Amino acid sequence: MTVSSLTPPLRFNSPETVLNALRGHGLRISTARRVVVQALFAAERPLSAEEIASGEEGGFPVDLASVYRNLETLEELGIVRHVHAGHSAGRYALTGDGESEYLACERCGALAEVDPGELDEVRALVRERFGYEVRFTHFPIVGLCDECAAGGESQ
Amino acid sequence: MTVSSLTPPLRFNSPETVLNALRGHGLRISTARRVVVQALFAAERPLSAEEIASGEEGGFPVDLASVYRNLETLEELGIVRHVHAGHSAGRYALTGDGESEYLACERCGALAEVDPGELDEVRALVRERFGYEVRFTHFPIVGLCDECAAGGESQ
DNA sequence: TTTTTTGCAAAACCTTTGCAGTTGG
DNA sequence: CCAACTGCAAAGGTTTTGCAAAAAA
Repeated sequence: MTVSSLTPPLRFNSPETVLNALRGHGLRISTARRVVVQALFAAERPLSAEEIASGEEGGFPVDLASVYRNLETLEELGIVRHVHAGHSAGRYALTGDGESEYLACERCGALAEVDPGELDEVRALVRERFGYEVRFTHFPIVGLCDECAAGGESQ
Repeated sequence: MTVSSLTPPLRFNSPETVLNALRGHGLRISTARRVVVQALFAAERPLSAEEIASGEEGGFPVDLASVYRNLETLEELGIVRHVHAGHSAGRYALTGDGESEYLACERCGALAEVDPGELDEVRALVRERFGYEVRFTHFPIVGLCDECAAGGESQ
């Protein structure tokens, strides 16, 4: 039994580990880059580019275009991914250990992270019946959360 | 047994039936309106507003804003609805008998209409497990169709 | 110093809105 | 005739792109 078989595939567990990975790819560590990475670590939920750019999540304001460019770079490296929940803007999160799947509420915007495997039956059923291969990582299941389905406030 | 119990709830089976319904609501029958309705009947698939406006589906070119306004009106009357399939523009279709649910291919844009009830198990599973109430009418299940999953052409 | 990255501005998409002129009833 | 509807133009929201100035290495 080797040491490497005991150490899990080194994931990123801090902004520094991500920044080091970026350095390893010959990329430079700018302040905008730092703000994006720190915001993603600070928030425990997927953030919109606008939320990151505003600086409200840890950092300070950064140009929106730079945020999008950095998110794109991070996605190409597999460090970040994004989800489209209903009509709202895309939301970005660290990939972490495997890609989470989501359920989104079309009414209140809630985004529920699903435990791994919890949608396997759905996936299998859709595959068998329609031949479609589905992962609710990029386009989540959209519907009404329990509260909104129970007839939340207005409308 | 009354006559009304034998006649199914009169659905719209031709452009004229829709136009008559519009008249019944005090709305006027303009040429743009006619083009939109005819296009939806002519195409047996959901159309984007752009496709309708271009006139490529039966009619002749109509202003895009008018198309959106007409689609909105028709949706308010329950005659039309629209689906968001992945990154592409919304696609509009006649409601027909009940609202169809869809599966969309994130890669090739295919939109598969699902037979009624075929997603009931999925719906029940999602309800039990997460409390979410889901209908894949407005936001379909998005994934890869069999062809694209099998490793279609590029990418 | 050199290549990357930023900020700002403009543009690309899709959709909505304002408005004056046209048209259906 | 008059309210409804259209076309055009502009704007709104999200994301992308061009470019010259700034900054990382």
